[in-house]
Amino acid sequence: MTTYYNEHQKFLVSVDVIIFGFDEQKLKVLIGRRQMDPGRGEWSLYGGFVSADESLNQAAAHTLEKLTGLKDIYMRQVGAFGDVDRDPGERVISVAYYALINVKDYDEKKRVKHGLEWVDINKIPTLYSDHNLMVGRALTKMRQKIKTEPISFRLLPSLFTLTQLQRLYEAVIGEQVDKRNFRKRIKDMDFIEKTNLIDKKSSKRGAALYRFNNKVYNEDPNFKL
Amino acid sequence: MTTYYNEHQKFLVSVDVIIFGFDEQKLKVLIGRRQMDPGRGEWSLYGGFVSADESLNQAAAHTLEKLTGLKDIYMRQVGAFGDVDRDPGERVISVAYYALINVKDYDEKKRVKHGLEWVDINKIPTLYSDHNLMVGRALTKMRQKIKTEPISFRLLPSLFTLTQLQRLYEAVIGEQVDKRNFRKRIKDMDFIEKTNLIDKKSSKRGAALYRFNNKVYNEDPNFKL
DNA sequence: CCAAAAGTGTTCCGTCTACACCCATGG
DNA sequence: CCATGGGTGTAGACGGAACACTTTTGG
Repeated sequence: MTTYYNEHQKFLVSVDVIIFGFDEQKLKVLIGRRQMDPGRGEWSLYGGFVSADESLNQAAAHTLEKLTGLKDIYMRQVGAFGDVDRDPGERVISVAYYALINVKDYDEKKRVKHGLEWVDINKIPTLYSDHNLMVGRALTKMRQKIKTEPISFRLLPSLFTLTQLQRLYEAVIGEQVDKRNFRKRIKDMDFIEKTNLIDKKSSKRGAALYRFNNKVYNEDPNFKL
Repeated sequence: MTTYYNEHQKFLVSVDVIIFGFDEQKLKVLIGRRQMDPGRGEWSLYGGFVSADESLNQAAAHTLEKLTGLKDIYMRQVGAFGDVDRDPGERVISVAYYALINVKDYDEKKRVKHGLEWVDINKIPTLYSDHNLMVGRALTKMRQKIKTEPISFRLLPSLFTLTQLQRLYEAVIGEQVDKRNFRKRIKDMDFIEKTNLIDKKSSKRGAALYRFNNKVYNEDPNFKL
């Protein structure tokens, strides 16, 4: 292969993933103690270096898979972070991605093995490098998306109650919403289907379980919360 | 300096800038014929490699300044583009930025010297590498921003008529809006100030010139179009 | 029988939209 | 005197927000 751009500087490039999960009425992020120098022991996002044979998206997907064992995780780029001194070790340009997973799909053994914790989005400690900034940007992006695209379902089990959906939405946007108005909006979306199944765990009376029907959604992709 | 991350691959990193301008009722982008191999002669965005002593933002700002001679250009990151084969020459990871300038501030000599042309956003030819994708993403981002933040003024002279402002807005969102409704919304924003000056170029009667007052805006930053 | 969550409609108010005519002036 | 763009108000439709009570059942 010919090299055209010889004279220019090359950089380490990493991806850092902000993994969101929803649990016990709270929106959480997976973070862990950094296991290498520099910054060993500090709270940090999970990340990895990009290798020559993978695109940035692939690198992020691989990182997510390595961490969770899950494939086809919903994932979006947050942006590139490139301050000269952002990494105390050496110059590294990092591309952040956020991902949404259902906490129950995530094997606890894997979580512990990687030394990760689910931390409430409102109680995030100081993180390594510029990771707090990354989390903030990711949240902003996700908040926008969740109002116009059906990504909530990525954070919930495939069967869920309307109360669960509402609690999730409230946790993401950070404010409470009116139950009747919320359910009215849901009723207008045909791709959120009521099943015959009843969830008896959450209440004595039991709550109807709903399902997101992606096929119906694709016929008329209109989502608005 | 200690090196911590020895074993990993390094990459060329570039920035590519999507420079928007508004002229003759049209939203335009600055593109030029690529002046190096590979892809010499193809239409392309302007870009440059990132060097060791500058952040990504600085690299983008430098690229913009080199090109236009202007400082303090409004500029936002679009995102990182990192497909393995995106550049036909060698692997390059590129971070795209969009920028807004007032066409009249831009020295024509500089434009010609760099071989650049203002091209209507609706008539963009096939560009080098993934640059069409970058432009599309930049437009989407800019369209969102222009509805909630006072960035329109970056594309206009410091004194402008309401018709100019409306034409700009229409060009960006790609549809026509009602004159009276538009002006009603503008009236509600105190930071868009009417001056005593009259523009006589655009019509026989003359049109009042307005100005964006940033100080007033900062006291109550509410913008909604 | 009672605590706890599920489920359900209506009214009001503010916002958005549609719409048409007169004004001032240069040529 | 007329062509051209500048400037202005109102009424009706629509969508979002506020709001309270009944149902079911496990313990």
